[in-house]
Amino acid sequence: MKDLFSNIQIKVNENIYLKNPESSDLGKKIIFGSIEMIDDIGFEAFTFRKLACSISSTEASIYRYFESKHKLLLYLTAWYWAWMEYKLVFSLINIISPEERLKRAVTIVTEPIEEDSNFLHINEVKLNHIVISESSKAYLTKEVDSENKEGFFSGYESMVMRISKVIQEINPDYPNANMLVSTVIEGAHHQYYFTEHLPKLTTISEDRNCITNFYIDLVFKVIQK
Amino acid sequence: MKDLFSNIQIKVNENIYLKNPESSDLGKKIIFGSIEMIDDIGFEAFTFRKLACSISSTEASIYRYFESKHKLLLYLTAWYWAWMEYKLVFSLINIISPEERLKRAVTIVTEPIEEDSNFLHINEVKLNHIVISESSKAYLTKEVDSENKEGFFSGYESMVMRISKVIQEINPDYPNANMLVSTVIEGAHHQYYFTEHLPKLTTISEDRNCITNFYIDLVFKVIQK
DNA sequence: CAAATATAATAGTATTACTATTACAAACAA
DNA sequence: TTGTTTGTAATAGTAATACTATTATATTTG
Repeated sequence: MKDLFSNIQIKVNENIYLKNPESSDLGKKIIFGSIEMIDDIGFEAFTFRKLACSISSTEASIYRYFESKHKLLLYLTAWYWAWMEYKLVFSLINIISPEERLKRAVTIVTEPIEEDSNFLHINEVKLNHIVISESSKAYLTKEVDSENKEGFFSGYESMVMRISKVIQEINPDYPNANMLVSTVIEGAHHQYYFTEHLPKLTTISEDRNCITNFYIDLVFKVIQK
Repeated sequence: MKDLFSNIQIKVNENIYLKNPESSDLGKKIIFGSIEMIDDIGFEAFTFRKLACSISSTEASIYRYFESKHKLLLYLTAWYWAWMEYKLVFSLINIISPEERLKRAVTIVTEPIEEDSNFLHINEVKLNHIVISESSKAYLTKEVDSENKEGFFSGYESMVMRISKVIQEINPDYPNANMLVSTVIEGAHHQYYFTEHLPKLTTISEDRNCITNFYIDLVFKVIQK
């Protein structure tokens, strides 16, 4: 995924932001700086005041782009899932074997992330860290139903549905594809977090791909007829 | 699980609280009231001031029991996992067949919760709701490592390890038991949440036990030799 | 019954998320 | 040029929240 496109843009639901951060230098600095800072000090300690200070701007200027830090988190996760979907689509192009397609799909959502040089103002490795540690706070709220209605989580949903379809290419009778896919995605995120912070809750291995291998094995065993 | 014991107490790590809430009437009212309120308005909107008001006490009095609302959340989840472990132990007693033991273990951590009349000041159904919607906020913080050192998450850990051992009774060579168990526990919680709020991320069914059945099927398929 | 202690209430402070208003600057038209 | 519009950013707040210092009141104990 190196220098494939110089003019591609990841599209995010327009109702998440007040002004598109991709549309100005300040906007890109807000995204870049917030990823650095949230990854560094965590979402609770992160404030617009601190962010403004770190990018040499002001609190009010940031509020021109996002109406709250919650919306900024929604933006980051929405961007992440849109980016993942674009990676998935390209990884499956021209691959005919359904088994190979499923293997690639599971790999995309469970393997360690590498940087994508097409988006210079976004550090995908740190963003992946944030998605693992903070993104569940974006939907574990009392506003989830109304925000879901506005389509703020549709990137995640469409990712799940795409992979479910690949499962159905192999076994059209398997009834719980969606449940299986979201179990795998959330599960992989948890395993990475547990490996670093709560090792007794996972299996520790030297193998860099051990989490991906675990979920590939799991998925193929579970959907077999 | 009805009136089995009138004199049993669930033990929680003493460093989580300043004063044991089980030791006084006010303490029990704090637990009862906080479960009602967090389930009702969510952890973000929940404050000690509102809680004090609802149980006719004061903010400062609650701070005698818990040094922060975060610690109160840790207490609730620690209590929940200690209670789950006691349910697991009783469910497995005298059961010899390893397959039946595993089936029961997975059922305990994935089935819908019913009230336990042994603990009158705790509504286990609402507490389960809180664990599903809020408990990940207890460990997705920058303090996770130091709090883990103090053993605040040991109830969850020991639950995972107990079930892993049951898996090893069936297949001692299966290498990823811990990873599988935490995938199942977290997965089931997510599926219940998705069913209610983000239905496109799961499989909707009329069957009340569909989530439990999915994970029992999954576990047995995955650990087969 | 007095001293010691446990418990609870009052009245704060510091910080945070968020906003109302004003200031500035570039772009364009008359 | 001048005046108007529009995009952008800065100042200076407010309301609410998490948390605390201090005082008051019960309860227990010697």
